[in-house]
Amino acid sequence: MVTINDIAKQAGVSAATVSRVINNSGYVSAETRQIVNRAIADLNYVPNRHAQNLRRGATRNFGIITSSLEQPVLARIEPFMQFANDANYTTTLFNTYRDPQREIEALDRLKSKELDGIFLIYRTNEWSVIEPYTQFGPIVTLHNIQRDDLDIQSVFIDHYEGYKLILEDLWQNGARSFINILGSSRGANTKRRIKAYFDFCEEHEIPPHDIQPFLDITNWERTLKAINHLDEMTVKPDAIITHSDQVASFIISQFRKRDIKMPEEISVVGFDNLMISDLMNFTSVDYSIKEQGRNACRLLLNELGAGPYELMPLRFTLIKRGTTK
Amino acid sequence: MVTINDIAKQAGVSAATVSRVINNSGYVSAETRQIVNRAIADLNYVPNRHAQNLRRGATRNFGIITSSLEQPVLARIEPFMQFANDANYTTTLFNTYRDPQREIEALDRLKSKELDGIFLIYRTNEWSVIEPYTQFGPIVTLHNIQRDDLDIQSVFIDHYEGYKLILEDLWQNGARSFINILGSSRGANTKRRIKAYFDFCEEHEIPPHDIQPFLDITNWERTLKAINHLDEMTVKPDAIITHSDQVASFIISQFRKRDIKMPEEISVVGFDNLMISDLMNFTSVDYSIKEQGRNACRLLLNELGAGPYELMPLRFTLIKRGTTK
DNA sequence: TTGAAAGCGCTAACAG
DNA sequence: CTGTTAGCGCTTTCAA
Repeated sequence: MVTINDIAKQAGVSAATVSRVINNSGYVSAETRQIVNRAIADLNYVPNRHAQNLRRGATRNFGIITSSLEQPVLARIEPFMQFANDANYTTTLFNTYRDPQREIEALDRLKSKELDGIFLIYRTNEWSVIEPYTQFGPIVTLHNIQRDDLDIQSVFIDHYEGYKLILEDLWQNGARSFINILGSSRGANTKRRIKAYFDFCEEHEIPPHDIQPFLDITNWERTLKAINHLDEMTVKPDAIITHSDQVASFIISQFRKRDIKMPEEISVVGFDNLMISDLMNFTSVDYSIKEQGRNACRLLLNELGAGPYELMPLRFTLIKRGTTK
Repeated sequence: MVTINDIAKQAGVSAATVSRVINNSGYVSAETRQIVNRAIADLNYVPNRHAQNLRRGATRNFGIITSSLEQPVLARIEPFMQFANDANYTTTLFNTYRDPQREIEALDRLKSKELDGIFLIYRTNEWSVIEPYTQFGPIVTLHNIQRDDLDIQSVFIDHYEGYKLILEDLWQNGARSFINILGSSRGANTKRRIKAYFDFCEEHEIPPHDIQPFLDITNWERTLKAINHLDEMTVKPDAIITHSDQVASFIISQFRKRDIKMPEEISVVGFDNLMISDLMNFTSVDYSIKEQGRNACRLLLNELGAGPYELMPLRFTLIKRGTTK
């Protein structure tokens, strides 16, 4: 392996000088610089990153922790990575598969200096477990951080407004009965969506439907169950509002196979405005999901003093397509 | 920061002993081990990974190099990561955005010992640039490596057979004229698909169509152009065969918006059998794309002497859905 | 079974 | 402008 000393010897200078050339730091005469650079090129030298990291105590490497790599997750990872890359940071991905131990191991890398910061997309451990890690580096999350004693920043966006947007538009176009397909009952987003729905019902003086059978619809199996519930209903709703494009795409795909006409027989709305909503031509809500990924990176960078990067505001926009009137 | 010396002091032993405990190497009395472990727990110690890496000269970290993060790429990354994870390797993602310099920087990390191996999904540089890096660690690619002087392994799968599968099935079901939507004209897959098509035409004594207008259909813009070409054709083909589910999904989405009936008016076939083909209900070819990702990881692991892991064979299967007869 | 000591490759005072 | 030197935190002989 070619080391800095080999270069020093070859160039007839000290290792310190070579280091200065590599890092563009301190004074080096143009002449010496040239000689050193030639030696580096001749010997095809690349500095050992571990030695650098050990010395510097930093890595220029971010970790992304998630419990799955599904579309909505990837929709944030991609822009995050690009932004990080532009700021000269690499990105290491940790998929915990909901295993708390794996999450701990990833968090430990913040402590062991292997990561300079973490974008915690979906957590598995309790906040009390995660929180202590903030002393070793910044952590940014997608979750709603209610407790302000936590030193964790968030790019959480309150879905209340976006959900209202959908409901009002459906109402305007004649829908009077609704079914909400909801995500994790523990999640803040779900709570806010339920609130939006209940508020909406109160305003328009309609009775809300039973939430229970349509709660925790987080995978395909459960989506199927929710569809079964729908089938068993004697009076069909005018519209189905889902919590994600993933769930919406699945429902719509089922409906199309059964030749259920949308929006004539029923309206269906997604959430996230991912590519799939365009391809499958269904209505969805956009909230700059990519900008959210970038904001996460901006926050991390700011915490590390690399900024200041200004956060971009996330706005809700209803993107109307073929599954609503 | 808590170091190994802090633990040593706390436990009343030497750093060497602590190291032995951490790494389960050499002889340590049960008693000493216990004392050390308690100290580690008390002080909440995690070894500095850079120091370890510097000493060991290895990282247990793989790099994935790609030029984009689109679906077919992710379909391989996910299983690769999972397999790597199970073998106790992490994964750092490098998206080059087709910038050769970025690719070099990622490759350099093999040299700088930051990566133990690389899964090169899409390359941007010439092989002559990439090849020298193999001396620093194993590289596995998706590309077809024709030159056997290259020390690069590949999980390339020849699409010839899969393409034939499609053509024959379409023929069986009455299709007599075809349009092939092809990918990068430089890629081996494209060449093999063209060959399959030409061979097929010869066998069935039909004239092949002009390939040119349907070559290099690698993004949405070009897909649109290809569709325009189709529109201008006076005699429509019976079937369209695409090189990917991405392109197929786009074409099908356009056709559906225009109310073109599939398969009655025209058949459309994708390739890769990604989720989208199921959701949008179109015929596609499966070749265990996930297993391909895993195989890439197996090859890497084998090269590093961590195996032997047996490679899983990839088989073509035509998955018939609603866009073909 | 344990400790002392050297050194992985690099950077940053400090001195000149 | 350049070199000397110390040491980042860890592992691994070697010796005891």
